Amino acid sequence: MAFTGRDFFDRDTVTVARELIGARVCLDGDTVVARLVEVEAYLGEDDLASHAYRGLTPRSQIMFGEPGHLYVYFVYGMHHCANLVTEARGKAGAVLLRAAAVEQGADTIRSRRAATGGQIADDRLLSGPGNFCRGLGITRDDNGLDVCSVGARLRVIPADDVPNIATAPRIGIRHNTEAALRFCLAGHPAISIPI
DNA sequence: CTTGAGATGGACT
DNA sequence: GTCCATCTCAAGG
Repeated sequence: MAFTGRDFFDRDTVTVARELIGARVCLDGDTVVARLVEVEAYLGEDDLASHAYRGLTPRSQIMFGEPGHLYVYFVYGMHHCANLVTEARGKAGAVLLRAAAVEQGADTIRSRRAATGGQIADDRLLSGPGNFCRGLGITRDDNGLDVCSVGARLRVIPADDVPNIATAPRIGIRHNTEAALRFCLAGHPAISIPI
């Protein structure tokens, strides 16, 4: 399917999540390019694990807002997590970006992760939602960023192939742990925790 | 290989 | 106060 800008995100959250596998995240021109290999869908109603489950709050309001914006939050006192808002205005939904495979800019990413010593394989530079944000320099300052606006520092380009997608329950949550809302590029080494 | 605990801050009850 | 969509490292099997 052709990329039609915001329309891509203005759809069912699970559909968007699946189609984001294999999509490319481009930063600062194409200085850094990474291919998404692991995402999770977070819904609104009936999804106890979603920040939107308890309704509209100062933090969750962005999940109810316009699709195609970044939702970045801070967890565990030290990590950021990045989501892409889905569904039309008024309906909550977002896709957590959990892991990506670096295609360009590995050195840039490595330098952002310099604080954490030790050699990390290129494969694992953006593995896990916290590492994904750290490696790409995404912080709460990016919360609300419109990835559909021309010239946004972060853009998303849909996959140019049809990847083999593996489905599994989500990770690191305490509620609604059964739902199969985690989607991965099957067998990819960048996946944070193997299925 | 697996398990557990610490770091650390903000949202929410 | 309590909970948390995490990561890393160290200890144990």
